[in-house]
Amino acid sequence: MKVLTRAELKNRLVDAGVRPSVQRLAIFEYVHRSTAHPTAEAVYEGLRDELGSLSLTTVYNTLKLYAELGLVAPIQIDDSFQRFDGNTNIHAHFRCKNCGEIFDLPVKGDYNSWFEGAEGVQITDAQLYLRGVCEKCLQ
Amino acid sequence: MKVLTRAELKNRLVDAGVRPSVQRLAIFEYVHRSTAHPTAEAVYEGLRDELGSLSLTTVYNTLKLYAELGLVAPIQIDDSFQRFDGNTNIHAHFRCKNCGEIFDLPVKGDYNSWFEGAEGVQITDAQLYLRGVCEKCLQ
DNA sequence: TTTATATTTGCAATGATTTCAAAAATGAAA
DNA sequence: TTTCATTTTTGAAATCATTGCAAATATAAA
Repeated sequence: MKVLTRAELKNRLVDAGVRPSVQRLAIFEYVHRSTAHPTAEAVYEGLRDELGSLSLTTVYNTLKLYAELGLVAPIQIDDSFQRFDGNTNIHAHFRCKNCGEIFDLPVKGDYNSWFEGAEGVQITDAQLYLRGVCEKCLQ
Repeated sequence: MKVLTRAELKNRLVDAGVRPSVQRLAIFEYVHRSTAHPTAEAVYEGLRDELGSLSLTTVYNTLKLYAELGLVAPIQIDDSFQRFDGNTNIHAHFRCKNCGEIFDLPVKGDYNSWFEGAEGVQITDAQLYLRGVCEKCLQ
């Protein structure tokens, strides 16, 4: 997973037609740097000191904007709140029931072949959420 | 997909240690008969006339109970509310962006092999949500 | 029937997210 | 730079799916 510089992240925003304000760039960067699949609240908490002033509404609005533009992936793996992922490539999320950690799992092949009756459909995006016990906890 | 009789559904509840009250059996049956992956609200609307008296709270409580016991599968494919599926076998949900319909897609193989780094983990359940364009709408 | 327990009910509370209108920041034009 | 228009941010209030709770009802056991 290539780590993008701040300048590259900024370019992504500009290319998507988003004016890169201080808040927007910080939020975009935070989601990209974090491996914890943060919630809007977590992004807010993580940035409020650094930015001096930040509104939770701005975080919500901005993440929603990014999700609509495909710049971040909203993921639903907790039932009561949404998380966000800077990695928009197709991958699965695996949560260990024992330790609670969330792992990213890259997918191997073409997933049209995984399902019966999916040969003729055009799959554009997917949310794959798996639960179980991780390797470490199995021992 | 085998269609279960009311008696068979009742037995499933009893086997799971759930006393099959009128409301509980009706809710269980409704979720099983429906192909629309109904919300709690939809179950409530669909049953209130038939049952004479029914509380939305009862529907929520009962569906939550069933989800914990693995009798129904809660699915999150809309961001603001939960849907429920009587089919607890592993399968994917595919939503067509064009017509909005939700299709069930049975999975073919063992999905430990779909992901990198998933060989050593124990996957117990999964939620697979795909978006795209269905065969009909592609033409 | 009486008594204890389980279930249902309606209303209030919760909490994540959105709406909204005002304030602040930014960019363009002169 | 100054003015003006547009975009962005902000905080407080509103929304709405879901849950908590305590009273009412139904069911099972004795």
